[in-house]
Amino acid sequence: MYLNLDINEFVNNFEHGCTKVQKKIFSKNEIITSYIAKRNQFCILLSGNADLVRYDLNGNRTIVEHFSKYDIFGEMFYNITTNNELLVEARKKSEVLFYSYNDIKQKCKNNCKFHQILSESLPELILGKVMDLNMRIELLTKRSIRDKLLGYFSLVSNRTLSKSFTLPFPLTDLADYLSIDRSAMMRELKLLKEDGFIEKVGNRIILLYK
Amino acid sequence: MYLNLDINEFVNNFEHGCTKVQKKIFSKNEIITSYIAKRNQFCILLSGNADLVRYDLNGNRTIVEHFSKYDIFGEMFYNITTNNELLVEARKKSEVLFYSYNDIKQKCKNNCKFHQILSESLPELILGKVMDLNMRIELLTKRSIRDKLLGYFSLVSNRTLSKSFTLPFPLTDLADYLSIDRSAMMRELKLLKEDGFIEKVGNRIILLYK
DNA sequence: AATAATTTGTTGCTTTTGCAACAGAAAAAC
DNA sequence: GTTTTTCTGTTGCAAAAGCAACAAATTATT
Repeated sequence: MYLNLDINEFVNNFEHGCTKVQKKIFSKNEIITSYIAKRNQFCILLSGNADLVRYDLNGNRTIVEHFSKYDIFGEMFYNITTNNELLVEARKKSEVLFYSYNDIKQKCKNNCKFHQILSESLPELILGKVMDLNMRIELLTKRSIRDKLLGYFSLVSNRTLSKSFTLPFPLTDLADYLSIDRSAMMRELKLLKEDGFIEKVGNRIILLYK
Repeated sequence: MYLNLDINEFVNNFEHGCTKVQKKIFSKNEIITSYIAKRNQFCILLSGNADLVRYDLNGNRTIVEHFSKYDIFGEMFYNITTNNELLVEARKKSEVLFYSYNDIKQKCKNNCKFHQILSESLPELILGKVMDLNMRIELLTKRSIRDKLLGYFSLVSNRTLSKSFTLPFPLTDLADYLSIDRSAMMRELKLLKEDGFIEKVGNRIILLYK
């Protein structure tokens, strides 16, 4: 959650706002957007969940990012190389605001409140994104499945301020997020249980180490 | 290279600039900085090369980022969890400017040109960082050593606008950058040659595919 | 409430990757 | 210009991860 502006006021007043901002609602599994060069779309997820996914030639799916309330995403964060398609898919019913980065950068001519507020908080928003991406890189550079899992768990544990939590997405998706094979991950989860690192009931994890 | 301001003027006038900016010179293998929470350091590499590295408990070294001229780095981009130490090490003689992010964000009281210019271009600087990090994530999520190598090569190829290039760092470092074992990487490089994907003479690579 | 679809959990087998150790080449230091 | 250090290149073996296939459990759909 990056937005430290008053998001409620922001959204409540949306109806009277700038016509250059669009709000759309997506149902589960709908494609919210596909990244296309030069369009420079910038989006805010107002509710629901969504994933930025990439499919490679071997049929592997990678969840590049997982978004929840008030996360930001869009082409403006990518140097798009046509090599591989990037899609944002809704995991459940989701509301999304669509901007053009150009309107934020060079002050939208309508001079509306929305673009103004956003323009002011943009550096902080992007900085939050950088921090998230750096955490993601830390996870991905771990050398073993075990270390990736433990790294991810401690991340969720820090975020929820608890040693016991439900995973924010299915295990199938977790494997695609950590960029590992699902069955190998399941095997490692079993070993983590046997070795006394975690308890696990379905998608609920309890960390047993300090 | 993120800075699209006039870096020469910027640096030439440095001597008469704000006392809150420090310029330091490091020789090969010196530690430029170690990331420490709350200090919020922000750095610009003016010349030379440097790596952001992390050492894990198994003795693995990971090159988290590789910096060259005008790249930016510093604690301000990290949510520092004391888990693992992050060091920036000079690969060759390097000049570095040190700022405090707070001086940039809340306008340095000296009201100096340096902080002003930087403050204005900060969103774009950070956005460039985000793009770099996203490319890095794309590399790290590749499932095999072969795909990581090919992905990295095409990245360098795009940057140098040529199918033939010298790697910007030793192969030992490339392995630590891709987060893979060096000998396994060497084996895969041999296979890539045998399979006709690349030619390789020492650290010079020629891509043979379109 | 019944059926369909998705997700979890498991396993045998194969392939890939990592580890360790060392020789030769190249680069840096003296 | 010689010595020392770092880097490249190679290999056999061990360990880890991927693949394929399927049953059981759970969750959606109608």
